[in-house]
Amino acid sequence: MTGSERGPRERMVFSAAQLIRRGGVTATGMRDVAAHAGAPRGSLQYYFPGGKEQMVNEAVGWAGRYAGNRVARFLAALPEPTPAGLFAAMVGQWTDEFLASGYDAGCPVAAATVDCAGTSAATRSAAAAAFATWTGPVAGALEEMGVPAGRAPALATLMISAIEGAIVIARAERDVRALTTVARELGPLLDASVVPPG
Amino acid sequence: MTGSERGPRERMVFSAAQLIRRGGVTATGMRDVAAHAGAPRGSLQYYFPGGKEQMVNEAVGWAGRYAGNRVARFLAALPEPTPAGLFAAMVGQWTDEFLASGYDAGCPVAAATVDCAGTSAATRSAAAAAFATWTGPVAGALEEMGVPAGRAPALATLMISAIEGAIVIARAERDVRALTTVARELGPLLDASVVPPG
DNA sequence: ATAACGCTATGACAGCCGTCATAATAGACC
DNA sequence: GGTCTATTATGACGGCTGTCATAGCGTTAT
Repeated sequence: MTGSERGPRERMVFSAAQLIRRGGVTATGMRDVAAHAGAPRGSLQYYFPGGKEQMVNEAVGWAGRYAGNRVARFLAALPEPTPAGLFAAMVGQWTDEFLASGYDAGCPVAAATVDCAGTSAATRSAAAAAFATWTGPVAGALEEMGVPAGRAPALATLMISAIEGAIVIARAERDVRALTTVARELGPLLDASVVPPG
Repeated sequence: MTGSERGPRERMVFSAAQLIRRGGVTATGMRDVAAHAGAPRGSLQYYFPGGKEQMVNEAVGWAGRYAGNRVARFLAALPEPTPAGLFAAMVGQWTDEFLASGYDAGCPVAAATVDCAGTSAATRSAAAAAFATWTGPVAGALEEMGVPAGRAPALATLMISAIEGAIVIARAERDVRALTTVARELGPLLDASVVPPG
């Protein structure tokens, strides 16, 4: 997740996501992004002729792709794949980060939605797309574990909703309690939705 | 929820919550709040000597109290109180508002957390308190319905986490799908946690 | 009448914001 | 060398921000 050793453009997109995660979209200045990425200020209007909105949208897209890709890795790391195990891994990524690095950073997609849903149609759409590229792999994984195809997308949405909400509560409380709670309470429900093959 | 017919101070707190709901904390200017409340600009530094932070914190507190009070009303309106019924009512409040008034406004507590958790300890604390004054009545209601006392707070946290997350997704998608989904998928789990008396 | 008090009015301050215009640099290719 | 392209540098613009200082009004109380 270090995002170093890439081109200055990619570094800026990554830095934008990182700063949006912390203070929200409005509090994130373009000059701050360039500085955080170690990129020259003059590159801003060169790489992002669409202005701040373009930069924010790309950061949101990056975050969505990042979350989607993580699903496959979580799956591969599980000794035996179960829905509850996948959910615990997704939650664990957040509890680990909170406990290790503090509660200053949340989900950039949620931050962009909260700050821009009412003002920028493009950013709102980018956020919806990001949620879709996150929910898709989760639903696919559930299906592979034996969850009926008609149920998997709904459960994936439930999982991500619970995580997003628990992230917010955890940041407010400075405690991972909400995250561990949703993992514990939701796990049995998820595993119970698996239909044995045959 | 109209907040009219109150003193100018209360109107400003209410207006602050209303504007924060839409654009986030950083995008909400104090002059905007006064204008939205129909209050004179000169009253800002008189009623809120603690500056913007004080105003935001009071708006967050107001929102928490509002959400907490709604729980008792939902309960009273239910023909026969069940956990799934309460949850459906809580979700229904949001789906109704989204369908009637559009997707421009979310939860002010979540917005304040996303925007200020890393920068203002007081606001972060106010958000945590708001979540507590919301979760408390929900847990109490569950308990009265027969949910074991040891389980009720956890389920209340799960309910609110799922709602908060679904609100964000719904706003991004401009669709109540996420909200109706969590209500449908979580309802049976909640009702199943009721232990018959005896 | 005079004083006190609750509230409002107004203007200014420094600072940051996104955006634009324009010039300068550096390297590659012919 | 000349030319073209890719990238960067720099400065300025208008506008908005939260905050402060200070004066003003209108009512009430003494």
